[in-house]
Amino acid sequence: MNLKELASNLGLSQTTVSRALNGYPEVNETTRIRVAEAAARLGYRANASARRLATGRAGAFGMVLRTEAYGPHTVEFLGGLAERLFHDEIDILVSTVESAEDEISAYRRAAASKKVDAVILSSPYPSDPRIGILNDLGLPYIMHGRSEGSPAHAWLDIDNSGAARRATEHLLDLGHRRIAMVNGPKGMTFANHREEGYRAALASRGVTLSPHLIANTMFTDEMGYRTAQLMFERPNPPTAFVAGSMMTALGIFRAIRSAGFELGKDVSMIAHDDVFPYLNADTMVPTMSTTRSSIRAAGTRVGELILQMLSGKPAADIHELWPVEMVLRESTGRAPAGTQL
Amino acid sequence: MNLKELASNLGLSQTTVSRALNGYPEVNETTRIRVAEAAARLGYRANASARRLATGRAGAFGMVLRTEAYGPHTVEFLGGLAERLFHDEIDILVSTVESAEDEISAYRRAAASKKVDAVILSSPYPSDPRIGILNDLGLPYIMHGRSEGSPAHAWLDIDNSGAARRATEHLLDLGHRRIAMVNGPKGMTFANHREEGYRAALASRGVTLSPHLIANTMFTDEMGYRTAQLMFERPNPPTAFVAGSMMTALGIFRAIRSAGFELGKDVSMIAHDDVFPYLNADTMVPTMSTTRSSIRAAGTRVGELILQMLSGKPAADIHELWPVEMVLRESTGRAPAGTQL
DNA sequence: TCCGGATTTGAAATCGCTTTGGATTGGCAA
DNA sequence: TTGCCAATCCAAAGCGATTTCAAATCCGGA
Repeated sequence: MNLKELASNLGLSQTTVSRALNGYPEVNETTRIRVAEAAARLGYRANASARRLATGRAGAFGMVLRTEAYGPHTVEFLGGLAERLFHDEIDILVSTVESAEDEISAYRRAAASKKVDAVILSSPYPSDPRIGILNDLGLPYIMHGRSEGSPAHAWLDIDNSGAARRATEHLLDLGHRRIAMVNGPKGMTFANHREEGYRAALASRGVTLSPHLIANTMFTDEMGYRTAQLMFERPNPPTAFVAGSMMTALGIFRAIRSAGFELGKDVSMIAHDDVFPYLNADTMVPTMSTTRSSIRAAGTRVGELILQMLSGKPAADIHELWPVEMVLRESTGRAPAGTQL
Repeated sequence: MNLKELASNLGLSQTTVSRALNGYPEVNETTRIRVAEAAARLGYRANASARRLATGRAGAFGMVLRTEAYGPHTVEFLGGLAERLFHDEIDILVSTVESAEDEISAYRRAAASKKVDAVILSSPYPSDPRIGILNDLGLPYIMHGRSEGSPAHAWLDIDNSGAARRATEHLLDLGHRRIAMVNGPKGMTFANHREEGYRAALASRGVTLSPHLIANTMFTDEMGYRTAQLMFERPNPPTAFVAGSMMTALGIFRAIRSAGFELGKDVSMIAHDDVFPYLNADTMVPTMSTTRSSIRAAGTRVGELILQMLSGKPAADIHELWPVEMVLRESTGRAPAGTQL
């Protein structure tokens, strides 16, 4: 069933049917209803390719996943994004690449073949080459996270610096002085921000920073374990951890136990929680204190923002910084006596 | 830069340029090279919508994610799939829906608007309504998992029954008699298969099955915890667990510790591992015995199989059942004395 | 009754590609 | 020289929508 058939079926021209279906004003209300009814009855839907060709809009957004950088948070984000875009009948097109170069050539391809109207970037670096290239290509984009060293761009980010700062300050308030920061990969914007927040908190209390208490790792259970284990083996081990992710936290938790400590008593921890339905900080034992921000909600909002951008809002005006809430639970307790320097 | 411009730039017809670029034989090798070179130099890429309209092929596969059913394994699968499809320049189109009805209407839309050439189904039920509908729609599909009660369909599945059976038998060999099975949601094909395998193993050893040692839950850390905790509170608690997923296993592990037991000594566990890069059974403490099968590899293979199907291989011939390897580590040990009935 | 503007409808061009159905050329055997 | 077959290339017809430009119809006011 295509437009032509539908039109002849109704005894109308393709023009009128198309207009009726797309809500143009210059069509009689009764014919509009007649058309809509026939379309529904016959199961007509416009051919997506034809429409795209005619309108010049792809009706799809792209997202390129770098194999080494995606994880459980990716699908949460995607889920939120898709949820928002579903009603507008906009598709999400995902591809995966191995390297940064492949990612860029994926954008080039997408732009040249007009497969997508916009792309969503994630895992930004302070000076991110993708921005310049996408600007050159004229392919609209929005960044989940932000890239401070780069020219103006649309972004949505959470307040990583503030989150790390609050978490660290809280641990300081509890008397901890040797607080480890198990951060994400070195060089990524969000990791920098978290380190800034961490440093700022220590500095504000006059606590000197021990470089060996800062680690940069992938957000995996395993790396969390190894990192914490190494720290426990050194002199002056930490009495508290600020963990970059729940995965990391699980690993650190294991290391804490392996070292014979009890979480929430001997050693404290606050982890950042992206809010996964299958990993609940509230039901762990002990329950986990977190800084939390729903990555799914971020996906939904990013969808909204891109739509705004495509309907004219300047990218330079699209900056959204989400506050991060801190939820204190059992994994944080007073520093054990004698460890406070 | 479109085909017309490129052609006039080269002093050739669109026909010839198109053929040269698409590898048709009736074009002189020297002109083919000339065309390819010019296309590369000018950055020409065929407009995807136009090509799709002309060829009738969408160049994309669809995957609908049900919000309640996706999780960390989803993105792994997607990653593997995308990797295979990248080279063939086939896009993956993901959408999320809330309910089974929405999922079906998503297929209807996709079929009517010809957005995708095929779809990938996941989380099948023994008698899955999607199959009949997709057959009616004439939209090719392949199932990750399978649907035994349904008509012939293309699928790739892992040997869940065999995996559960081997895991259970191994625990029996170690002397365990009260073995709990913490399975996936009731009614799903894979969960049925696992229960079959579990029952078969018990039956083959003449061990009577205790219904309260079988649980059906979502694959979350939390549910694993709660389920195991409940089991420990009842009389005759299990001395071993067969866990449906690594997430579940983490929760069960916590419950084991909370109950004052030691994993691998007082209580054993074998978990099913979909192989996540960020959750490594080999580096847990204690290391986790698993039945494992890479879900990423399954994604890659499913991509391959769909391509075969679209190039003519009958769906009814596409059945692939992957064996599951069992990896024994420290979480499984002999049943403690006195528990063996 | 007739006119002018608003309201509805339609014919045809357009989007950028693929592909059908010829044309044109060159080489070689008759 | 002629004829025929390959090897190349091209003009034009789709693909199925949207959209421009124009025509038809309806209506109230003069």
